[in-house]
Amino acid sequence: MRADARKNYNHLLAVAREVVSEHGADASMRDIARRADVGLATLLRHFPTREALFDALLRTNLDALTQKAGELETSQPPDEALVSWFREGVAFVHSYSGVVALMANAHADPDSALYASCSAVHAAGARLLLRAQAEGAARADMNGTDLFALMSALGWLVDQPAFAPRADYLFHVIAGAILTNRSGDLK
Amino acid sequence: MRADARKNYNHLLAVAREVVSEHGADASMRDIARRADVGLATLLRHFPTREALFDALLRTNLDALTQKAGELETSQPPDEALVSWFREGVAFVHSYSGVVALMANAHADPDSALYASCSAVHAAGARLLLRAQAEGAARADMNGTDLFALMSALGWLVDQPAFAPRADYLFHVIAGAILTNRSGDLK
DNA sequence: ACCTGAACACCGTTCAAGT
DNA sequence: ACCTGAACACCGTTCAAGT
Repeated sequence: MRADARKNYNHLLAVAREVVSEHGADASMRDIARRADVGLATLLRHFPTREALFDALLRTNLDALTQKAGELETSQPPDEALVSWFREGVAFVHSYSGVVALMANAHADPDSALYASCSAVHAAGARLLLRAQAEGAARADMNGTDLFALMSALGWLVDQPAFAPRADYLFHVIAGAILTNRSGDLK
Repeated sequence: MRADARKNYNHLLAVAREVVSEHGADASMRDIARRADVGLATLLRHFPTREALFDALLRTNLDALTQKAGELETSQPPDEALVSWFREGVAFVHSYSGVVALMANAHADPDSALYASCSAVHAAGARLLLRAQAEGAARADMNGTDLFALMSALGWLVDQPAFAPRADYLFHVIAGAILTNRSGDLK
């Protein structure tokens, strides 16, 4: 990549992060370009779709989430590891409002620029779930997609102003539904 | 209302129902007007906002859902009544794709045209929940908003192509989390 | 009373023209 | 190689003008 292009790329990403944190995942692409003092076409040149932009924007966070699963797997008992990771997943989704719809979409579309990152997160969660199931700590009939779905649903819930105040409680309820012992309030 | 206006109103509503069933809740207002052979301004005259249109569009269904709660209350035991109604709520939301976001929004905004209908549904559910709780059939720490939130979350889940195939199972899990006995598979 | 075309300020896509 | 203005086909809002 040419030096000027590289500079544009980084600058656009920084500005995008800023605009998205203000306006959520459906921020205007034009607005991002405008704030970056760059033509809209230039933004689209670097990130041909909204999903491509978010792939670049979220890759660090998603990778961290994936890696976190591995760490928890070796440092904590199965049930606690699963619930802790689940909580982090919800918190992440919550940190970029509206991003959960993008991820849920990507999960079903292998052509999406976000597909790879989402799949990695999905797989990391599935591993933790499997580990918990092996010890009888989590429902045996649940699969990795279900876990991802419930995490997404909670992420969606906390994005709704009407439900956000009950986010912690609803997390507790759903975490309890995943675990076999139903307590859900470890940690 | 003048006769021609009344005719327009009914026609617009019929066309809107059609377009929304094809394109979901974020269908283009212009498209609806176009298909109804009417100026966009005329559509906006009858329904000044998208929510006003959906209020008219959904009122029948929402009222039915509210009424259904009363019927179940007298015809079925508390736990079955609650789960059956919850299932109907999810099914309704599922029947108009994207409408769940509109309802969740309305739930937090008393000025929304959809607020009244949503509140009625909310209250009807809360009654069923309370009745189940009185018999110890449902979690005691849950409130009406939580029930509405979980119903919405499930409605959102089934709207996502990635998760729709697991809708029945996820319903089962969440219904089980609401009930105290955790079976969730009555009926 | 009710309807409507038109102007407006947006959006993302596409591409020919510039450096 | 990379950038960009401009044309395009959309969107919902608003309002003056028409019947």
